[in-house]
Amino acid sequence: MENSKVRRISKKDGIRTYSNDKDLVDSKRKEIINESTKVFVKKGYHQTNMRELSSAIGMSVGSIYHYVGSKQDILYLIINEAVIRPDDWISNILANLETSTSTMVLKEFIRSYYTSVDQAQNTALFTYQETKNLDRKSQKTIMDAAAEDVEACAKILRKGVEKGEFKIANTLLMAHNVIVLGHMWSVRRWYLSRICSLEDYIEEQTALIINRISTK
Amino acid sequence: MENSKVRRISKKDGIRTYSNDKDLVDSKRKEIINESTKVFVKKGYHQTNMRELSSAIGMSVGSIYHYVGSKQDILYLIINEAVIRPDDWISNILANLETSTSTMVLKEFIRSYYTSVDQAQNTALFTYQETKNLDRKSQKTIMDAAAEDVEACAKILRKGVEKGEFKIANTLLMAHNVIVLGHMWSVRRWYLSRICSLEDYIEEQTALIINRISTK
Amino acid sequence: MENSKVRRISKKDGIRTYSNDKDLVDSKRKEIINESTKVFVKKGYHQTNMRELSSAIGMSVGSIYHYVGSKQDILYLIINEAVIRPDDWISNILANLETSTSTMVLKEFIRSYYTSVDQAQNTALFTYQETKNLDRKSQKTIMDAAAEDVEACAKILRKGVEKGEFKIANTLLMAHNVIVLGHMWSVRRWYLSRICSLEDYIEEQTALIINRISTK
Amino acid sequence: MENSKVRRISKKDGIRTYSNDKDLVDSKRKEIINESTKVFVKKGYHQTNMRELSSAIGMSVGSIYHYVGSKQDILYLIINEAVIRPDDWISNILANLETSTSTMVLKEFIRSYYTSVDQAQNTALFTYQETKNLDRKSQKTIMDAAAEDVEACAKILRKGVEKGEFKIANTLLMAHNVIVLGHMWSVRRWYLSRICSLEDYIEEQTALIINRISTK
DNA sequence: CATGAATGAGGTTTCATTCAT
DNA sequence: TATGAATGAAACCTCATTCAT
Repeated sequence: MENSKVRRISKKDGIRTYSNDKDLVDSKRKEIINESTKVFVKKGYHQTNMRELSSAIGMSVGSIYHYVGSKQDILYLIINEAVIRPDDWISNILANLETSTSTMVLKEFIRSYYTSVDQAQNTALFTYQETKNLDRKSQKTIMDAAAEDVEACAKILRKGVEKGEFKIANTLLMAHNVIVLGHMWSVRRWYLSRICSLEDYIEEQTALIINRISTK
Repeated sequence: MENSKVRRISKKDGIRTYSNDKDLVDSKRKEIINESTKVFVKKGYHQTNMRELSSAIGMSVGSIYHYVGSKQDILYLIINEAVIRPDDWISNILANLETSTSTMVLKEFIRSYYTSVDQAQNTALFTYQETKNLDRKSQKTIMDAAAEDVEACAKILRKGVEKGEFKIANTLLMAHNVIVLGHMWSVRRWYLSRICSLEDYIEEQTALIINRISTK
Repeated sequence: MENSKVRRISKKDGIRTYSNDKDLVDSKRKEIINESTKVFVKKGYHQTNMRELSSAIGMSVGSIYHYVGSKQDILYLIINEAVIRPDDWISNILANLETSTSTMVLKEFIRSYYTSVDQAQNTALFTYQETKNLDRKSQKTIMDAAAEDVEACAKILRKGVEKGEFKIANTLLMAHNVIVLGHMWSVRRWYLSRICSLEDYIEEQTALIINRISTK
Repeated sequence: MENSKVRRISKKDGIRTYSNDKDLVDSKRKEIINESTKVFVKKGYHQTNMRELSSAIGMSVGSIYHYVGSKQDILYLIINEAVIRPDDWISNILANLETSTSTMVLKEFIRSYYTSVDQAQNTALFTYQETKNLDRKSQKTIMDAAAEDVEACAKILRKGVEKGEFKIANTLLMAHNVIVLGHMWSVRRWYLSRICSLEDYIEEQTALIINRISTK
């Protein structure tokens, strides 16, 4: 049932395209993802049809399908972008582990993570909501990527424990806490933004965590 | 819309029914909701069509529509049940506020809430995922009900502050923390159940919160 | 595909019934037809479902099907009743043809026919609208019955021509005129009742016809 | 209802379309209406489903819905076309009122009207049968349009009365007669075409009316 | 005989995707 | 490369009819 036409498989992410021009595909996809994110986040994936998407993007339906294999592919690209950190993000933070205290690194991690959640404009909530609309394989990819955040945080915590700065009964659980409380800023933004600023939020949650694990 | 036909509005929840026999409607709806919850949670709301639902419930499509006005109504009933606490739940817990320490009451609240999340078999996650598929009015109803949990917790926290047992910079934020960390057990069950038991989870999260707010 | 169950064919009109008690069937059918007529005329045949019909009649859906073979049968019974004149109606009028002037008989015919249209509460319009929902055979039956009215009128006209009272280019056409102008009272009642009374209407239309055909 | 999607309202008739190309919409609609009229008139509105319609039109079901908002819209377009006269039709006829005798104008009106009924191939009957399947608002629109024909005729009659050419007890009633006898050609075509030609029909009915109202 | 809950085929409508232009 | 009209499968929902009680 595979399409025997001109379609090619772009190696990078396994998403089908008509075009072979890598740069063109990338730039067009950026347009598609940017606008689709807004519409999908606002209306929901299933509530948005290709026609709406097309007019929001300012690109014909046919054109969209030149740069993307399916509607689901767009969803995948959006969620993937929301979940993937820059390649150097974690290593940069972990790099400090040797020179700085774990407490400082953790604080930096939280600030950095929560700020990125804030800037990603509700895609954290969106990811919770729409990942299920992906096929199994993509779901796995996304969940693995998301798990990396927990693992990164866990690394920091473990180092702190090693160095005696932290005392933690269940390190992984605590890492999940850090991450989930970050997502909470996106998921409950409607309520939380009435209660406190992002700055307050970061400070409070940092204190919550540090207070629990610090040996000082 | 034009023709109103013979459908009636059952006062309790505003969901249309063909039958007028309250008890029958209630019992059939229970069947519908029970089985639908399983299927929806597993496959997702949009990924499940009425035929699948019908065979999962063991009831013909037509029969389902005798007890429920639309597919969306089923979703509403499921989410509503997941979000609504028993009428006396909060008042029972708050009742202890006069006779017991706030710390004890909070511990009891957390245990009770997290346990119910655990027993609700992933409907907490489901609620995050599918509430957007309800109409505006129903979304509001659900969000209001969900907000009550936060408010209940906040009451406990405030009392503790009053009594000098707690010191909290932002009471509402802390209440959100308590609730969200409860949902986390449902949302991340796949990971967390590998890390710790519900019992451990409750203890750890209780300690996280208490440790931060206790004046002792 | 014929039903091999207990169902019988009631000889009178070929409509299936569960019951064999002729009198019971007749009296129940009268109830059914009376109430159904009101609902169908008001809402239309397709816009009315069996549930509505059942509650309007005050008889359970199951019971209705004991006395009538299908929803379409009800429609047939209604239209048939609207179209069929009493067995003696025509013969009574025609009987006068020997003793009275054709003009008098025609006047009597018009008065009688138009009055019955008026009393039949819009079933003339209803017949125009819903006969198409009957099966071919029933449609034929109804149209034949309706044609009898024209034929009856034509008889009167022909007699008048014979006797030299009338001079008519096309007798059948004139008979159609008489009948259709009768139906017009039902079809356009909404407008006409604002313009004149039934009495006025009968007089005007009688004058229209007589004036054209009278040799005097 | 909830989500408005991308559908637009074409100003002309308030019927929803997916396409914005006015000319395309118009030409496609013409196809749709032409073929649908034939099928609907033959089988009836409710007896025809969209699949049958689609194959009769020679257009996929999906395509039909690009140019029309619903099945009912098609019905509306058909009936509307059957009921609406060209903008200049009435004024052209009435224009002669000053220069010509009312008798001549009335004759011209009848000929013109009856001929158009004849050419409209049974849509007059169809209108009687299916208008009830429209929503209330559309029904009103249609009935108002239909009333204009009566009014146009009444204008002619009134002028004739003014000028002393006609003597009429109830002008509006007589106008209704003219119109309804026109429809009769469509409604009873099956019988009438066996009795006389359209030409004969027009002459006979014209004589019927004129004979009654002329003062000569 | 009376009931009304149950059935499932069939209705209308939507929408992701294709492909001729 | 860009377009958007065309497609038709599949969705939700209704309703005439049956049959166990």
